[in-house]
Amino acid sequence: MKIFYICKSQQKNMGAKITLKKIAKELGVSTSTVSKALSDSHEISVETREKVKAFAKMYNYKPNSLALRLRNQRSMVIGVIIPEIVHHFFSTVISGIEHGANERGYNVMVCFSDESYQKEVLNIEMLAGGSVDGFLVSIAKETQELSDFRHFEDLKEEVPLVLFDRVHPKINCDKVVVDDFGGGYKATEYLIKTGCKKLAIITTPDFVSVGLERKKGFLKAINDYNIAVPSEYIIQVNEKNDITAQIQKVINLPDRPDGIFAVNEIYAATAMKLAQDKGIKIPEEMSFIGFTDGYISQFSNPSLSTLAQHGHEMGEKAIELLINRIESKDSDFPFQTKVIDVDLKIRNSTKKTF
Amino acid sequence: MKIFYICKSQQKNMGAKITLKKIAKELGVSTSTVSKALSDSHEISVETREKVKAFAKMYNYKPNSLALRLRNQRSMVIGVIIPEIVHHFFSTVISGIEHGANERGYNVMVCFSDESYQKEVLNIEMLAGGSVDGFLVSIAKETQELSDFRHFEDLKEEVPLVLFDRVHPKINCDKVVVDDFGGGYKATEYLIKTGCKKLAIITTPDFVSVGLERKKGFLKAINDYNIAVPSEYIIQVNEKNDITAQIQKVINLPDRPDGIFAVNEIYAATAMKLAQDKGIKIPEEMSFIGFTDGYISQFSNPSLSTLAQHGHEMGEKAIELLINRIESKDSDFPFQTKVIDVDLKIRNSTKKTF
DNA sequence: TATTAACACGAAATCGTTTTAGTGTTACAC
DNA sequence: GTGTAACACTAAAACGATTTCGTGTTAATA
Repeated sequence: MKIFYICKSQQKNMGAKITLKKIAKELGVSTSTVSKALSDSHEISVETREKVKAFAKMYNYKPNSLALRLRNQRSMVIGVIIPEIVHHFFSTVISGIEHGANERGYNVMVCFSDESYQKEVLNIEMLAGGSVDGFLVSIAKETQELSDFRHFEDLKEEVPLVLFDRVHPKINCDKVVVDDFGGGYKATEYLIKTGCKKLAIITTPDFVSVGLERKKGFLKAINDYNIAVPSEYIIQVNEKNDITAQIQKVINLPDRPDGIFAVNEIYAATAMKLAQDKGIKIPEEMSFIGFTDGYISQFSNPSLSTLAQHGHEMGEKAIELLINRIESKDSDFPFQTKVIDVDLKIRNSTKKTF
Repeated sequence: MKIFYICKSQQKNMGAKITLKKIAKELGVSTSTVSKALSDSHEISVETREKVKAFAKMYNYKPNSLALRLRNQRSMVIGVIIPEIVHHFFSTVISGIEHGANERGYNVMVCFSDESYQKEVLNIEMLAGGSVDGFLVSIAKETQELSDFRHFEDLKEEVPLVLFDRVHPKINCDKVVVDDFGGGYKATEYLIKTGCKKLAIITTPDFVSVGLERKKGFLKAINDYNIAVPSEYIIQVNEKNDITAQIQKVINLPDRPDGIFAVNEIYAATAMKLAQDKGIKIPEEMSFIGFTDGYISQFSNPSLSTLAQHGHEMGEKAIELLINRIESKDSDFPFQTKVIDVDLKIRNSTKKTF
């Protein structure tokens, strides 16, 4: 018997993958017997069970997951669509998603919309045909600009959807967002309390949900502390054009600000470099606070004060909501929106004393 | 007829997904007819074809991709395993892979080994059971340290494998690597030519393939130009301990180097900050060159000279090799190793004049 | 000796497709 | 009137698993 196995096993590289059917044939039993034996069913005699298991192990049998999924009507795969991957924050979110998914036995399939509406729709269509049990999406900028969310509506009828970071009130589903408003407020308040009088903001156009919220937080603080902000202190960067040129304007202003809140790392670091190039002393003459605690903030010089976003936590929260939704029998419990706190991380681009 | 459709279509949210079988039942034809009608087979009358297609569209029918894959014995999915995602270089590679894959109709499934041997094996097992048509892997550090590659050997019998960036000569398969040796040489040569006399290197332990190659390049240049490098100028960072403390040693040396080549951005930026803290003038008193042209290099101050790695290109090359391997009938054409060039990008952490 | 329970296994349905090999009807030519 | 070609469609197998429902054999019990 042993020899027989070894003999056969030498052929394993030749043919295609080993299946239940092939094992059954070789052993002269039915596929049902093999299946049951492998799952240690008491329906099958111990003798047969051992024989089958030994054989399966020898051939390195692994059940075909496609067949399994088809039968179980479950793919155990989560589709994730993010705007871009070369981005510290999204990387951390993905890492959280992957971690949480694996913990509950799911796999993750990542696609990128490249901020394009077209690619977002395409990706969803590609993954929707039974490939995934649920979607985790952060909306592309173009989609936000177009404000066309039909693809999400269609999707929701088939499979659960959780939106994270870039969300929209029109879409009714579970959501996980960063406390963008609170972050904007905290940053601005800190600048004010450390003595900045002339506050500027470098943000995105209003259709970018997170940019808008951060700006609102800024504006609220400005208002609460009775500070006037001239319109030229509010820069809304259009990424289709030269970013540096747009940011430079506020730095070059004759009556320039002494505190700048930027809604992301890149804007903050770019602005700070521009200021340094003009010989402006940081933080004494100009303070900076960014958003996202990535490598740019850590390694810029001076290191950037910023709002840490806890992307990993956001990913874990999002996948938790999604899997709960997938696995719940009565799927009509109300949708919820989780807000992830942000931490103000003070480094050297801001003053320390109040 | 029209009314009938509308009537039914209102129920579509209720039941599960629409399938060929259901369409067939509703229309009173066989599933084969529906299948053929949808693929515009001339076996089916124009009348029936139109009817089926209209119905399918109304119900927003999408073929179940699991069933398709099972039948076609192809998943059209590529499994990618990288050591970590929160990493600029790997992000760019992923983006290249995704781009190339989509172009040829494949999807990408990304998993992370977190530099752990265990997780690498687990991920491969998870994806190997028919889920993916091929693997793209960058080896985890722990796996390199353990030098245990049986999981890859087993894998290769079932499905093609392409290794990228972190490779190993023991594994016989297609590979794509960066010209790490050449990069190390170029960097060192540049430092020498701009007047540095005392050259140090901050690198990884030798089991990290890319670190070793970069060090070899450094050593070759040192040798070619007849420069002596004392052993305390060669720092091999053990990431299990405090990185900063290890790097600090070479900066604090009484007879300190005037040119430092670091094998990644983080080491370079960390070293540079440490030097700045000591009041050392950069690049006049100490020059720095890193590896990987990420955000850290761009936004550090002074901005870091570095070797740009072209991760996107590497990803595209890797996926191309893999898909060619998957789609070729005679799969025994010889394995190849592609080397991606690196570009020395001079910024402000090095001297300009020769 | 007849009945029944336990045991060990197999047949067939199922998941959603595609594809090959029929099948029945009509129409036309001889 | 018969043979056959075209037409329009269906049945069934296949992909690889699981699971429900049988079924045949043996052994124990009445």
